[in-house]
Amino acid sequence: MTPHILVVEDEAALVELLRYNLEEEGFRVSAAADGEAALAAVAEDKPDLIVLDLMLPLISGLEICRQLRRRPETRGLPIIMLTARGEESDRIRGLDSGADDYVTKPFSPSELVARVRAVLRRARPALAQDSLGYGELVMDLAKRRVTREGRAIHLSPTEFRLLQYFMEHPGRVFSREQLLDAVWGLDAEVEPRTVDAHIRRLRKALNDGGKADLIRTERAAGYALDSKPY
Amino acid sequence: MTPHILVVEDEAALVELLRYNLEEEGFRVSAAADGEAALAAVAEDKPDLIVLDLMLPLISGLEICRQLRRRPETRGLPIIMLTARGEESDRIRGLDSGADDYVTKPFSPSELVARVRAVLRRARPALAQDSLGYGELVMDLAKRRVTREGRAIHLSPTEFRLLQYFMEHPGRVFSREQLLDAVWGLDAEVEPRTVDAHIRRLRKALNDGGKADLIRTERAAGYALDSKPY
DNA sequence: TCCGACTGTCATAAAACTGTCACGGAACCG
DNA sequence: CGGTTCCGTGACAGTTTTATGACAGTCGGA
Repeated sequence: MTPHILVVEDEAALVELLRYNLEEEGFRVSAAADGEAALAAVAEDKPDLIVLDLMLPLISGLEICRQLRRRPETRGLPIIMLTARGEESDRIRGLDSGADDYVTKPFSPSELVARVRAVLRRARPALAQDSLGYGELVMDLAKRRVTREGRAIHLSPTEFRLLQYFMEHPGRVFSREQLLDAVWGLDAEVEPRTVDAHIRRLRKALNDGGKADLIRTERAAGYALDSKPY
Repeated sequence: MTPHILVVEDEAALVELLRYNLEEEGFRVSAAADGEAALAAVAEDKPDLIVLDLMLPLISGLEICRQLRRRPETRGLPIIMLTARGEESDRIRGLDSGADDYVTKPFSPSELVARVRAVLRRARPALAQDSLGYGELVMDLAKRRVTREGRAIHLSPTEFRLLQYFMEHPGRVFSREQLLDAVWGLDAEVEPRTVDAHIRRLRKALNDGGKADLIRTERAAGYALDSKPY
């Protein structure tokens, strides 16, 4: 899953600069022009990291930072603060209020990207290294590749998303309907039984070579990524 | 068993719109116009999901949400919050207070219906208790798995529900009829003695390997999850 | 346009699970 | 002690659910 970055900045030109550079680096980018919009955006689609300008209309960056830190579900959300040169005291307060890093304007795009990566790596290793693991299974999100015991496994797009969802919730049982919601989307009009077919293809791909089955079927309940059936 | 949706909304026109669309989709719909009526309705006939307007007379949606979350019997009740656009901070507070999803007015009926479906399907181990324990027995609802002394035990769907019921009321004795009502459902047409068969299978699965029996038979009364007397 | 990869559906086979029964043994009663 | 009542078992057939193989339609490149 590509990391999602929210840029909170009122200067449109800067937003576009950041968007361009971050997207170039494989991040998904959304933007908000002021504090209210930022909080709304966070509630709507929680990003993996926020780039936050200190000087903002309506609500200051500091205040947003504090509000995000207060709420349990956003407490761990990494924040990189943008400060103007000379706002040293502000900078300190920024770190004080819970930002993970700060960048002083003017900055080079590559510097920001590097810091974004660094902070992400620190905060969300799974996202930064773009990989998920379950036992001998490794999924590299960036390269979109899956290996088992080091051996590459080819998966179709749907199989990949399905496995990714399982790997994000290892061991948990999901009904066909839940999987349809999560993997196919809320508005998909597909027979629940179709999930069976993809489970079968996924199993076949994963277990190729007579390896142990990694997917547990729970009768009348659904499927789970699970090494030992019983 | 058609799911029962409670719509809490003071605007009559909107209530009718929702009622029409939800009933069209096969849901049973009841409505309450304010917070007090909502809480009364929940107490009277617990719905499977609540669509809750944030702005309500008397008691706000937020407050209702909190109150429902406080009570054990309604803690796991799914709630979809309706917020007006621009009530962004309220929206955030809504999620904060424990809503499962929110929809911003104006919304399309089909969007709401899709979200209702999705939320209903989504397991909610985060709020509902997701694991039960009795001695060395552990039941993980999300993973749908039972272990005894760490060793996984495979149970059929009925055995699982039966054990779950016992684990929710440890030590208590239930008659066959009570178990049929609770585990098979009120409208099940099954011989009471059938319970015996499942008790036997459950015992066999749990005690596999010569472990002590965890189910006590109370002659002429029923069964209980309990270590043997003496 | 042709081809290969990928999807969604079916029909059918294969498992897993259920509900009942009959029988035998255990518990309880006087 | 009998006589009853109640529970534990093993077997079994019917049902439900899942696995499988096949197939046609789509889509996006070569």
